[in-house]
Amino acid sequence: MQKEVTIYDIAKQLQLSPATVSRALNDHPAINSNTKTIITSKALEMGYRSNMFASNLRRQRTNTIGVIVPRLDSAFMSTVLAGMEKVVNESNYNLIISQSLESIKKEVTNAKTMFDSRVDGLLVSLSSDTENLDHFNAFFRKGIPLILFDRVVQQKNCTNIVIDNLKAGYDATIHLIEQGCKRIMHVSGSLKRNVYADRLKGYRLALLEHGLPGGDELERSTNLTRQDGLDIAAYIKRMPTPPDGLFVSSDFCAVSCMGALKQSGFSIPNDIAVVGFNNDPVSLVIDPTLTTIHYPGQEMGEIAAQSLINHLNGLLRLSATNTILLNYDLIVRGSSQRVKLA
Amino acid sequence: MQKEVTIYDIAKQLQLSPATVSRALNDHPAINSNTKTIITSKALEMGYRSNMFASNLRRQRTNTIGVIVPRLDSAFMSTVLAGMEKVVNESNYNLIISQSLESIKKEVTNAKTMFDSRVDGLLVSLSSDTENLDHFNAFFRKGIPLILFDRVVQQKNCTNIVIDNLKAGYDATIHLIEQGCKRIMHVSGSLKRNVYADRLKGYRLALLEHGLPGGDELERSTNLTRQDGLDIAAYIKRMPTPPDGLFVSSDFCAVSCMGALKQSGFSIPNDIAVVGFNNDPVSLVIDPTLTTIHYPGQEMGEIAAQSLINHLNGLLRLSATNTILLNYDLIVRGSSQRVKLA
DNA sequence: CTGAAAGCGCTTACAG
DNA sequence: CTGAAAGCGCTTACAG
Repeated sequence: MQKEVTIYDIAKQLQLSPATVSRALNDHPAINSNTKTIITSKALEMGYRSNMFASNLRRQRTNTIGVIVPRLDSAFMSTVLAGMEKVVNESNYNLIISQSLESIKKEVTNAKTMFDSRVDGLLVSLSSDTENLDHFNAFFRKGIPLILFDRVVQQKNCTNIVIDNLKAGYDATIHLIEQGCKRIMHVSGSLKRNVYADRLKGYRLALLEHGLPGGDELERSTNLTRQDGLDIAAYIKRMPTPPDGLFVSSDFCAVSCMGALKQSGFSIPNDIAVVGFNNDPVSLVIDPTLTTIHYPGQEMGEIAAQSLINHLNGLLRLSATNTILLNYDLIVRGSSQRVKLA
Repeated sequence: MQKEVTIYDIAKQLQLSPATVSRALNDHPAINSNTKTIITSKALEMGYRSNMFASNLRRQRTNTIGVIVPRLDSAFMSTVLAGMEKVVNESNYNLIISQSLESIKKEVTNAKTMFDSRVDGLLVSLSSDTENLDHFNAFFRKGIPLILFDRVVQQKNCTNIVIDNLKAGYDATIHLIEQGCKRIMHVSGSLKRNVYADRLKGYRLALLEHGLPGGDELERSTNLTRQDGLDIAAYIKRMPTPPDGLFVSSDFCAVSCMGALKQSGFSIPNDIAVVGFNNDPVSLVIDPTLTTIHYPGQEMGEIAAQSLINHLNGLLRLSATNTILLNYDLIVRGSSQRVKLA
């Protein structure tokens, strides 16, 4: 365990003061550029690495950003985190990542851990259980910025980064209507979460505009698990008049439901046309491939992290009512395509 | 932005020295237990939280553990990380997580970032590209412990936590043989990685023991992507004598391959029986459901983190040749079950 | 453009 | 069982 090189060691070797070395290493404008060159090359030669802890202690900030997500095991979240890592590394920040596993209890614990780690800022996507942001009050009180992404809640002090889920739900439903569906069912997740509540609203709006039937019988709120997909298929089978269109707020659940529907003798897309959400790789594995809504995870991660860092560096004032909307695409595949192209 | 409470503030209020407060808060044995009670309750009352940076600076350790994984977007990795988080939180450590996205280049960058963050120890599962552990030399030189899990490489200084992949590959193949398969194909991943190389060896051993045909035509090394699954299906279709059994080292790839095989008219399991690996949720979504090898991610994560922390706390000497083997299970499902139960 | 000095908030060897 | 004092490695207001 060799001894660490400090700025004092560099200073001694170069007959300079530690203050000058510190400034040079931080690219302070007042330092002679020649001196800078000498110092940085000496630092490199001696294998110097800055002691973050001393620096953080002195500066009273940590250069660390906390991330809390519901789960890590989706392709979407993985690309979001890749985007965040990219930005954060370039900006000399660090990332602490934790998952709430869709439980408010774990989210509260995670928030506490993040607080005790004194993160400079927080990037959060809410668990399906979460009712409010009370567990982040300690952050608000200290003025630590919080950015919500994807699963958000409107609140002053919080920037939100989302897609227009209402419009996306509307578009998905309109697509089914265009394929000739007259009786469209929607399977959503926890309606506490904007992503599911808004998609449901979009679905309702589209039905309303086209005078199509809706209501309780055609709206199911679930946890979007595999089992929920099977249950929905069983439910559909029992219906006196089954739907001819199905919009599910998650690809994984949609795929499991499709499997069960096929086994029950439904033909897809002709008996029931199906649209999912998220463009998960699983959407390409099923036969027919699943129509879905795609939105850019990498970009969402980059924008969230960059906004937070800009705010921390004073380059951007996160205003109270700031919402950043990203684009999405409807990707039409076999599960919904009845109208053949010319 | 209210001022932070320090041990000096507590000391002043209680007419004690900061040294005593520090010791009490760290549960030092020399401190009167009555004094401890007074101090801890005062600390709580005043909203004290320890300043990690001052403490780390003084102690010369960070209480931070780094994790580098190939990808975050698998159910398996998500549970591994949940296990690590659990142990780490209980032990008052912090976790820094990063993904290499299967690229040695990114893995090198991640290692450097971890080194500069002065992690006390490292938990790593290697990217498919990685040739050796040279990029961890800085850690070895400083005596920073490194534990490899799942995707490992034999090297002194490194504890490995794995399942017996050779035996698992053997078991998977034997299962196919027991179902009557006479011509079994194996699709593996990068043979630089133990997990894939060992499963291949197990497959070969099983064939050898039963005098079944093997060789180049029946062994494919791929990246185990969806596209690879489709390519394998196309390859099988073109074979003069297609296999009647298929063992794929990844559920996701197996499922995509099954889909394409079914479309080409193969009946599963009767024409081709299929076994995957990892017990990914996707294995339950396909029809028929996929036979697979399950192994415990949560436990692997917990053991990896606990071993590292025990080592750091001097409770366990990680010996040079330490390998910890976990159990696994063969889960038989429809994709391979030809022999009906009585 | 460079330096001397104080201080960030802890921990711990030494002393009593 | 408790305290005084030094020091971990930086940064920065102040001075020149």
